[in-house]
Amino acid sequence: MLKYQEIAGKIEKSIKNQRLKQGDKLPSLEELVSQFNASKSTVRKALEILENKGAIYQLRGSGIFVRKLKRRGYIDLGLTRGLKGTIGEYEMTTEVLAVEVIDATSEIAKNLSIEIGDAVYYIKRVRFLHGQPLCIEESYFVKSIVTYMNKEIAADSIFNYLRTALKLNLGFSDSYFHVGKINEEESKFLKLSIGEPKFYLESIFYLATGKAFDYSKTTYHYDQAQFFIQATSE
Amino acid sequence: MLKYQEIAGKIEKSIKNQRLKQGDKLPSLEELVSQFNASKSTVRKALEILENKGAIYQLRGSGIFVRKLKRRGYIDLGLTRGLKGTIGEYEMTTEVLAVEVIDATSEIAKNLSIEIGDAVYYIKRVRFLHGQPLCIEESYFVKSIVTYMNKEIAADSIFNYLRTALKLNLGFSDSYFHVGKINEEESKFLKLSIGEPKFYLESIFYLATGKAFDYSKTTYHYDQAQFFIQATSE
DNA sequence: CAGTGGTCTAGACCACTAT
DNA sequence: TAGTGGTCTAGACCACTGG
Repeated sequence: MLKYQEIAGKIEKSIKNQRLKQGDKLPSLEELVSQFNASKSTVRKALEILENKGAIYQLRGSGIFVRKLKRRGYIDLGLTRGLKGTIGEYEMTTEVLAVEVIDATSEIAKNLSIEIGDAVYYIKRVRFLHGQPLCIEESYFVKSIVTYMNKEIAADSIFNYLRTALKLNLGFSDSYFHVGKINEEESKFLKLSIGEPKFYLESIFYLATGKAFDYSKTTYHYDQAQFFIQATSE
Repeated sequence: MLKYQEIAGKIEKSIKNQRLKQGDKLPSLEELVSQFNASKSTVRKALEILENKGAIYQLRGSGIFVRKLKRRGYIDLGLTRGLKGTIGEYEMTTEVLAVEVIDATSEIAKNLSIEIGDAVYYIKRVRFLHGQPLCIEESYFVKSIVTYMNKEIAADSIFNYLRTALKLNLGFSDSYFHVGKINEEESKFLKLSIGEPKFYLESIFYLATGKAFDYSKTTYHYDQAQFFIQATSE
């Protein structure tokens, strides 16, 4: 574990433990430096991470303050993670409709920067929140990177499997989304009428090496899903 | 201008000028250090900014590479800016429907962390892209912070005015969004039928000091607007 | 003006990638 | 094993906030 990660984690935990609220003040940089026995730069690196995560903000001449989200129950789109990683595991269930190896179509190949015909895992799932259909998702994983996959894994957290079992280093992601109308197939799975609203999200996930490995298309139930992003200047 | 900002800007410009593509390699850290006459840490700070912006990615032992978005015409939600700042000015026009000072309701007060009855500027606008209605927006600005406002300013870029004329330092923002159905009032402005899909976004913008100054509610035309986010791990 | 965060440097040493 | 990015330190000096 890196020192600055450890420090960031400890600060975050202390915010939780002390139940600090929006605007509450943390110890000064200098104090943190001596408290964690680290150099100023290292502590600042930790604070920068927390700042980018939206957990704190720093104000020159004044101090370091807690930044808290005001609302709950929103899906964080500012993360490079699977759904389970962002929503919390407890109330979510998954129905796996398909796990197959297929040849990449031109659409898949383009988004994953591979060749048409290259092998990809095709996974189709419906996900439920508190038993209500939340979304239907089709994912394509580059088989040369994600070498093995099965229904059990797909029913659980795929991203967790990639990180721990396959030891892949996730890097970054591009997410594109817009609003549309439910088509016939989606209407069945989400229990909606054709033409009702949908939230349509396409994401491309990359390894730390810059290689794309997952292209996912997800249609959300318009009434079940809400999202948030915490942005920071610059 | 800070040194690391200048360096970040120059690197970004050189990516554009040389028309570098996804995966193209930049000079090594060491080269950049000598090229810009800066210390390693300063150059790394610049590179970190570009990494968080989604412009590059760095790979230990290998090099620094260009990360490019694959698609165009999407609105970036990962920014703390007004619409004009993210979408480019050229094709956007604005119709101002209202600029008034009102008393904060409980909803407004809660989101802006002010008292009920405090004075806020209420601004209502419809925005057009290529002459087509893109969205209808209602904004509430804390009057004690945004001390002056008028129709001309509202017709242009409010955020630009805040930065340059009022010299406010923008800090961060929280954005919440979901999908819904158009109501009667929205249907008129967006030229849609009641019940058609809408993308509904609420944003709260904060100064660098942590004080909320703008609460905005925006309803987007489902067919005109698409969005993206570039996320980074860690 | 005291206190606090922000910038920048120079350098030691570590960890990963590619060949 | 050479090359390249990542971590961490110690310290000088700058810039802003608030009493």
